[in-house]
Amino acid sequence: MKNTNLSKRGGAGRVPVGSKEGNMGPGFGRGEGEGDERLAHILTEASHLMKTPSQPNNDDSRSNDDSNSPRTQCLSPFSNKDSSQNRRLKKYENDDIPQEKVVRIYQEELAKIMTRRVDDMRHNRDGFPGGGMPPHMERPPEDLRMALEAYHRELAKIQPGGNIPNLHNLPGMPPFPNLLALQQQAMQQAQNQHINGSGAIQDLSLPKDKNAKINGITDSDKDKPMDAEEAIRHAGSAFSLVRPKLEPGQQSTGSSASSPLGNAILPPAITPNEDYNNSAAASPLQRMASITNSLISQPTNPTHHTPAQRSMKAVLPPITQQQFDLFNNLNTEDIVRRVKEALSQYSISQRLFGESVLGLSQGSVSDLLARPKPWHMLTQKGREPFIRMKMFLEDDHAVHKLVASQYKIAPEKLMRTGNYSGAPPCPPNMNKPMPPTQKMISDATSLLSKMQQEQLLGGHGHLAHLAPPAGLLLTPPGFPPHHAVTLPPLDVKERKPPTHAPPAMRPLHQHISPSVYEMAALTQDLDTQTITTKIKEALLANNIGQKIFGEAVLGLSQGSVSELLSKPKPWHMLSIKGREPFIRMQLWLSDAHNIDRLQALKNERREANKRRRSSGPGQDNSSDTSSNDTSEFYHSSSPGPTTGAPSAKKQRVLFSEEQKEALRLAFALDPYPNMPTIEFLAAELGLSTRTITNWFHNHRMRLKQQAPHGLPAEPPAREQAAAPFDPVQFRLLLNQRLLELQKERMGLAGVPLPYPPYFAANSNLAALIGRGLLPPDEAKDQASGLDLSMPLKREPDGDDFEDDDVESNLGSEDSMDDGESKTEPKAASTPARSSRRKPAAPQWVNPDWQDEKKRNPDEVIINGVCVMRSDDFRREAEETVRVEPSPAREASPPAPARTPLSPRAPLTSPDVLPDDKIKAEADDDRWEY
DNA sequence: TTTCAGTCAATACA
DNA sequence: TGTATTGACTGAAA
Repeated sequence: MKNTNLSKRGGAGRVPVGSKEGNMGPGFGRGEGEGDERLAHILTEASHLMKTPSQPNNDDSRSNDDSNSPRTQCLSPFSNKDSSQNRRLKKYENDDIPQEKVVRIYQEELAKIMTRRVDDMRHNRDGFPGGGMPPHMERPPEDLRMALEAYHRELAKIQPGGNIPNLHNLPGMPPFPNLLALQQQAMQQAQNQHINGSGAIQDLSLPKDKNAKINGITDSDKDKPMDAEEAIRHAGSAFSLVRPKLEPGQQSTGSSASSPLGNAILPPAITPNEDYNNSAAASPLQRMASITNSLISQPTNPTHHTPAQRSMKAVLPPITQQQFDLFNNLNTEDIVRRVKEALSQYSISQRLFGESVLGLSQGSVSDLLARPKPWHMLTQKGREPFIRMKMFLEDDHAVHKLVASQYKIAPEKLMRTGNYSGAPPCPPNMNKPMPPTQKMISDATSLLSKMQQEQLLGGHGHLAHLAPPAGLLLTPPGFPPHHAVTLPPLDVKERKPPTHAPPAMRPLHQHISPSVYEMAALTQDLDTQTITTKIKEALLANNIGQKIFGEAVLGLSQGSVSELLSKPKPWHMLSIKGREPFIRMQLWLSDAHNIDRLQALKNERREANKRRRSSGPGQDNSSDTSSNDTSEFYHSSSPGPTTGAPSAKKQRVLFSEEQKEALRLAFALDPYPNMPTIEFLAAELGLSTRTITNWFHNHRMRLKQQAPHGLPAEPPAREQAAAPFDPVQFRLLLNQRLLELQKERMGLAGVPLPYPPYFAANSNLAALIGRGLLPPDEAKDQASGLDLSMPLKREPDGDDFEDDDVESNLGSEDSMDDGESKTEPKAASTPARSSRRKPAAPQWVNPDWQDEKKRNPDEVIINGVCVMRSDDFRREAEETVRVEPSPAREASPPAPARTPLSPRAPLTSPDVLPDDKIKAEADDDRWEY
């Protein structure tokens, strides 16, 4: 117990493979380990033998894989075993099962846990010498302990006399002389590993040691076992007290009344409508099964740090003096570079890395990685993270563990070379610090085929039928063979909680196979354009809507599907998450029955709708969990003060044309407005600052998005020196623009302005605009190629006519999707600008520009934006430039002080513009870039 | 704290 | 009814 040798373990980080004792808790030394393995073997064999015909292992059509050796009960974390097992065990909810049979089942399940535990421990010892358990292979110690206790108590309740039975004394059980000892050990191990609280955050860099334990246990940690025991004492069934993983916002000891989960454990892989509802009311046996499943299967509550978990940030053991001595001079820059490479290569988040490896927050990691101090400038404390990084880099498996952790990939999947049997993996020795990418990529191929085996059976819930048949491996035309894959079920695992719903209530489509993450992470390139084209063709040809496709195949809403299909980003620009839908699309394309399945689903829905309709109005279909309508799911689960009544539809602000113009103009003046500017605009336009912020953000993002395929578009760069947003100028220009619009609408495009822009600027702008006078098409025509030559705030300084990015940014997100967008980053502006903006580096050139037909000679490229300049406007601009701002201020004080109620009406006029829904709304901002 | 990436879902439109 | 647009929102990153 006491000999958790600091020195040995301290070195473990540097000696990746080796000292077995180093990671084993007391009693898990080598000698005993062998015995334990033997014991485990006996246990599993016994468990296998105990499967009497009455046990329904084999009577579930979907549980064929159960018939493998008990060892295979060490399930792939991504298999759907949870579900099938639950289904299997649910059959025991009948009370007429003989008690001894029940006892046997308990024993069997207990044995499974123990077996798993032994496997895990061995795995840990062999494959994760760095000290941590593989992130997903480890069960939170309390869970394990509580489960063991729960088993015992359930058994005790069943057994007359209430004693915890000695398993080997039970009828039908082979003698297991070491079982209890093993349990004891496991519990001990659990206690020893208590350091990490929930276990969600692993110390991947350093072995745990005694100090760690001492340092790591928080008060709440210490309380947990007591809480559990206390709870067990007061509860009818211990199983009801095994707490589920905490969800955000849940208190560990708080009442779970607010949680739909209640006290029942919910194996995370269980889909809500299938098993979730049963959990709370489940019999002890069912709950036991749940516990077992959740314990022996991959922990699916991945290392996604809930707030609760975050609060229990890993407390890493301090760096030992030996380690300091060992690393007495590190090249921090090099370390940082390598770490950044690794994180980037495997898309490991800084947060995960920081919390798991460094014991630091994401922000600190970012800081460290961005600005590493040289070694000699660091204090001892400051050197610690670098030492940890160094050890991380030297641990052959650390990256795998983190990747696995982040993307819920079983480490063995990333490390294995195939032939995955569900047995604890023996990771191959991998060379040098970073596992070679090639290796990862090649594994991706085997993953794909593996996925078929592991997941094809697994469709849960109503989407199950979407899983393609096992073994299907089709290569869609145009795709390399290694892309030939099949569609995994959508709901195998829980995905990151989306925004609105607690995880337990998540719509099915929010459950995602981690293998999709794997594939997204490991696939080097994918032609998103081709994929979307094929998808569009397929959908069109078969009259399948984006909605049903999105919900059933991608787990996305119709709108998202539309965007994806119409504006697919190139693969290299996508994050792992963003790649996921494309992986799914490709998988879907590879499914020979893809269309059939969707058609079937479509018909199903149609029937359901028909039934619903015929069952009469007033029906509360939100309770219809069989509904395939995702939105119902969301609405029924959205938190907040929803009072049972269908929550009021979220109202969206609809910008008037004037508001849009104003925003675009403001964007042109400053795509990254500061708070005062935002407030000014908010006041000016009668919108909330939040709305303004959102608009700017959306606008930037959509500008970026609309770049031609394959070319990295850049949102308007933050120039280094743009002048601060000038409200007066803004009004001036806006007025000019609005007048122009009005002229156009009245068909007076050529007519000179009746009064100088400045004068107009002081008028009620909203009133100046003729509303609804312009037919949509005309609006569009006129909107394109608009010359918004703006007065220059500063004199053009040399060739820096594009001093202001006013024009350059006047385009909108709508302006490029006609395929003729012309964007080009302007070369870095003159250096002496405000420090607020980054220089805009040239990014790419629209090839269309070679085409003279498309290039108006009057178009000027300014800061990546192409605008037309007419001589008229040049004159106007010049004139405008001469307008002194001061009168404007007097006549119309800068807006921050003004509210929408001020005499000058804000440009909010949707009510005055009833027909602002004219097409122009959507199209008029297709200006030339 | 701000920005980005991804997404939802209300709304418009064909 | 299906698709496109776009305001709003969230979590992660900087």
